[in-house]
Amino acid sequence: MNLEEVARRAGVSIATASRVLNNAPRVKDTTRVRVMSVVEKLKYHPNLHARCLAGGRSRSIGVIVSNIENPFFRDIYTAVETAAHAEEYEIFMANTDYRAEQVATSVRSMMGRRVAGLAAIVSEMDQELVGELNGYGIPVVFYDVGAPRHNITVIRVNYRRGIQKLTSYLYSLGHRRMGIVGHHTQQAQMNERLEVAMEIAARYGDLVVETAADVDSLQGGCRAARRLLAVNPRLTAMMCVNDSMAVGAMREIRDQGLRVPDDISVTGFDDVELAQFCYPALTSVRIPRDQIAKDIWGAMVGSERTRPGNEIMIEPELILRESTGPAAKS
Amino acid sequence: MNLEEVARRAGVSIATASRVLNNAPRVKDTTRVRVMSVVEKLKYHPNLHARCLAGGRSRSIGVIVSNIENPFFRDIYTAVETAAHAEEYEIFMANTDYRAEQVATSVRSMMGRRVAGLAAIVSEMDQELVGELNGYGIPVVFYDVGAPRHNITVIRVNYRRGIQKLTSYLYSLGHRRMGIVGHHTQQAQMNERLEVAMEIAARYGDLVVETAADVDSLQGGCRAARRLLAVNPRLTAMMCVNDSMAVGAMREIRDQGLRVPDDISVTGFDDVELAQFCYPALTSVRIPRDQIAKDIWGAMVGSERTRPGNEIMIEPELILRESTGPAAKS
DNA sequence: TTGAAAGCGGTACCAG
DNA sequence: CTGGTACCGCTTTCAA
Repeated sequence: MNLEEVARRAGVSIATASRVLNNAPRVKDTTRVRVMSVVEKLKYHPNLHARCLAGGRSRSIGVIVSNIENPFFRDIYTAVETAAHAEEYEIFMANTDYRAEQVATSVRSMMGRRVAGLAAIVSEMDQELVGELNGYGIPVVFYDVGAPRHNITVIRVNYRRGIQKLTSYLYSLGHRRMGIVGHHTQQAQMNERLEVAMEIAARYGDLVVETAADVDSLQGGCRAARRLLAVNPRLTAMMCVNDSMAVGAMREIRDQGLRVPDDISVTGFDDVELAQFCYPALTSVRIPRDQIAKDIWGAMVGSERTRPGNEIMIEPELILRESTGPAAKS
Repeated sequence: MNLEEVARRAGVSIATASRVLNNAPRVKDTTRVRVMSVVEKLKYHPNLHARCLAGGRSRSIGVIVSNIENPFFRDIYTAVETAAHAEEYEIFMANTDYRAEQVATSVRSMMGRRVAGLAAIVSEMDQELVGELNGYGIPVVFYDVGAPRHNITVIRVNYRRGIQKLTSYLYSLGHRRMGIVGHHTQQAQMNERLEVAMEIAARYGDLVVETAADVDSLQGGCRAARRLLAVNPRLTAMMCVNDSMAVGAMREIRDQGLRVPDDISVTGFDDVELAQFCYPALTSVRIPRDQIAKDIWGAMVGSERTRPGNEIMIEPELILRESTGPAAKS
């Protein structure tokens, strides 16, 4: 069913029917009513594809995330969604599951939909794709990858700094045998955060470090912790790449009859809502996701702070809670 | 940039260029190569709107959920997404935030996109909209609302049964003063689960029940529990509508210096991943989300079990963990 | 194998 | 105020 049929049944031209549907001015009220009644009777829904094609406009933006199950991405997504809806924008979401191949597919799909802006909040974005997005006429936001260009805004989080804070804090508490829990993406065996953590830990001469990576989930954190404890049962601290994995790690530690933080201190990263609600509450590093979302939306609509071409650096903040304490004597 | 330009630069007709893009047979290899090289050079992405319009097909389905932050909906969504991607379907997701008005908007948007199927996993679906979706030619799946029709499959969860099990279990443990934590939707002050729980509790003559509702989140569970304890500090059990709220409630209980389950038993609902990883691990009611997702996808592609017109009843299962125990003497 | 042309369902400009 | 109509970008016969 299409506009033509609506027009015919209402006894008007397609043009007039279209005007009514778009609330255009200069349409006689009686005509408007007549058309609308047909629309309702027929449960007519204008074909959005045709509309986009003809209108050329789009009023929609794309958001691509690595893992919508991870609260970090989820929070950013929902905040952007709220901002977009407030200004009558639609939002296309794509989930890549940490697969670079899926990123390419999603980007292509977004471009095909002619979105007015695109935010790629994914860690597995490859350089080639970044370059490809470079020349487009729409605002693009990258997260922690690529370099700002005239249409590209880059939001960068100072992980190094966050992990630095975490490490020196744990070190000052006397921890010298530390486990690091990362998660792997589909391609790499470990993600960037893990690598940064290893690098920083290496600077401390007397710090023994073990690492393990698993999938990004509570379950993954649990398994990684198990492996870590198998390799070195004398660890006194575990630094996890994010809060979910930390909560998973705490479960495993408890299941082995150890206590957090008495026997082992655990830290998360991101400071998602769960960090305050789990037990013990998690020491973490706050990444202001609402700020990131605000910046993403700002870049889409061209605000000052996020004017395309800018690079925005997000500074993390150490949040001390109950999951960390002095290293156990051994 | 469009197909015409690609065709021109490759020195072929639009038709041929289109054939190449669609991997149609009967195109000379050299031609194919020539066209593809132009495509790559120009970073050409076919306009999906035009493609849908012309092709008439769609190969996309819509999924509408109440709250993507709620792991219950999230798990169903991601499982459906995985199934859809496996068969090269795209998926449009819409999040309603429990607002009936947003449901209407989302449904309209999905119809406008001419999706090949629609799953509305929302509790706030109103009858009128259900009726509207009735006559469409596409498979539609509702969750816990409406009645099966020729194109409509209804997936129903036997909440009543789940809550029944929970209540009688707690009762058998000696609990006689129980708090019920629900969450409200934007319109109603409480959702269906809460009402069912109240109704069932009322059957037990000597069961004192208090209820509280807040937003659907960890924080909401925390606040609701606080209110409950203020109203009746002698509660020995709290039954929460879902696991997230239960985890929030446990935090509050702990913060008041009480222990779970020694002083107060807590139960969740849904049995999401977090239920096993929180501390203490949560007694809950398992709703097989993967089965629901499978049924949704089945309805989209017309499988046996979910043939449109069917009603599928999901039976919940009680999962006992550490958060419940005998009622404290008082 | 390839090209020409008729739509797909709207929008918007130009007359009337 | 309303109608006619030239596109929007692509798919898909039908011929060549």
